[in-house]
Amino acid sequence: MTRVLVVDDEPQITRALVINLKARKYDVDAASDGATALQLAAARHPDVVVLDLGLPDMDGVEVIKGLRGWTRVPILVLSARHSSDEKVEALDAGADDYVTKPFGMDELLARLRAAVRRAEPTGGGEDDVIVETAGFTVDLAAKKVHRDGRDVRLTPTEWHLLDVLVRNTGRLVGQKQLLQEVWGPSYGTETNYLRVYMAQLRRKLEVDPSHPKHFITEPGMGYRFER
Amino acid sequence: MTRVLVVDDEPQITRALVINLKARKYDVDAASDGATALQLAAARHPDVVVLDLGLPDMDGVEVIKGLRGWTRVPILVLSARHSSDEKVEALDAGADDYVTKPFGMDELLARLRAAVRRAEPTGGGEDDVIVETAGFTVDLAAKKVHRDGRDVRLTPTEWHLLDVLVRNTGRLVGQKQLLQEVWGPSYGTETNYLRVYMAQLRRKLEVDPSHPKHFITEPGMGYRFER
DNA sequence: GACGTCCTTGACGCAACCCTGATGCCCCGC
DNA sequence: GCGGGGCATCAGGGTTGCGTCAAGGACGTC
Repeated sequence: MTRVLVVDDEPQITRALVINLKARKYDVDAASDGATALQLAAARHPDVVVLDLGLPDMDGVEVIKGLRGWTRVPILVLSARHSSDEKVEALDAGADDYVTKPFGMDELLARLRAAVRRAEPTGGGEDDVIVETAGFTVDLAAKKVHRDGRDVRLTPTEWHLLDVLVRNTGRLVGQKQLLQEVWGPSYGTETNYLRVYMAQLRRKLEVDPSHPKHFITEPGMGYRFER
Repeated sequence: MTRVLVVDDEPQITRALVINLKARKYDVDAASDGATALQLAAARHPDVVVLDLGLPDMDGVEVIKGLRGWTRVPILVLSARHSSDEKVEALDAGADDYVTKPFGMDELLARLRAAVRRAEPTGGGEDDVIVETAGFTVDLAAKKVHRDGRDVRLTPTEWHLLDVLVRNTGRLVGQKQLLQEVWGPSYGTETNYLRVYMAQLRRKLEVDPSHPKHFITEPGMGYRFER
């Protein structure tokens, strides 16, 4: 199900959006200020963000920048301001679309669909979602790990971590990047999380967890997944 | 250079767009009807398409569908029609954005930039900068060094040093600059650090560490990396 | 309300890394 | 020939970072 984060300080607009979105089977979160928006985005990882620029606590453009610091989630800006400069500023800060109030709900939903569609994995279908190693098989799309003819159960956090590492197979992923992608942008120094969860992944996937062949530590820098 | 395909049957609009785009260093193709547009898109593979819906030979939505049959190139629709239905139809056919005439050139360009930015290779892309020498291979992005068919492990400080040197391949890098870039701005005279770490890099990477071919000392000045 | 799962947090031993000082070499100037 | 400065190399010690284990707490389920 597609998850939408709605950010607006006018209750009636939020209400209208939430009702319409839920009726169309979207999974909806709502925030009424920038801080909550950033927090929710980090916690819930929405597939698209609908953002009103006129927020009580911070400039909408700052919210855009805050999001763009760590995610490429589509951002659809909603604003009462028609000026060209406002639009340019928001778009160049990283917004994907800009709709002026008052807006037609049909149009907004169409633009939302367009934004979500764009962000979908490449339609070519040529990328291998399945990664095989000597010891186990990872299917990123199906969220399944197979080992010794059995499915391995992973917790959400373990999945998230594995996902980031596998998508960067062979490359070093910095500890800060890992923390931010898995735990959210406000993390970056809690390397003990990484230690604990890397240990769990190794215990579940490595043949000899204390001598890992696939989940490799680069001391002081980060971790690397090797097939 | 980014290539734009402009499709519009009104010469003055096409002209204005082409001039503005070329002034901003875009590579521009132009078509005045749908058939030419589809043909040019196939031949030139533009990075983004600006498409007027009111074409003489075919419905604009048909052009969108024709493009979407084989490419995900961003399509920015331009139209004189303000009706909500038109917008929804175009967006759902596969357009990425919809701008109504008359439009501000600044806004259009900003939306164009946003569309192009979105289409850029995803973070998980495989665009790695690899530097090769006679004895070893350095992949700066993946933080990998390959030598004699084996991966060489480097410590963070060694990496940092190698990074600065490789980025200045062939150029002399002063001792002070090296110290400040690797150890921080408050350093500048601790040349013994450099000696120790250059020795380690040579030991790990040079065929004959005591007669370096790639990490060259310039006495009294600094060091130089040669491929 | 009891249970289980998952995330967080702290403590401990151990290994890796960074800094430092000592020694010897080479090149250059005196 | 002699002395000195800059460089290469090596080895030791302090510090940091990592792996591991275990306990506490939040959350959802039955």
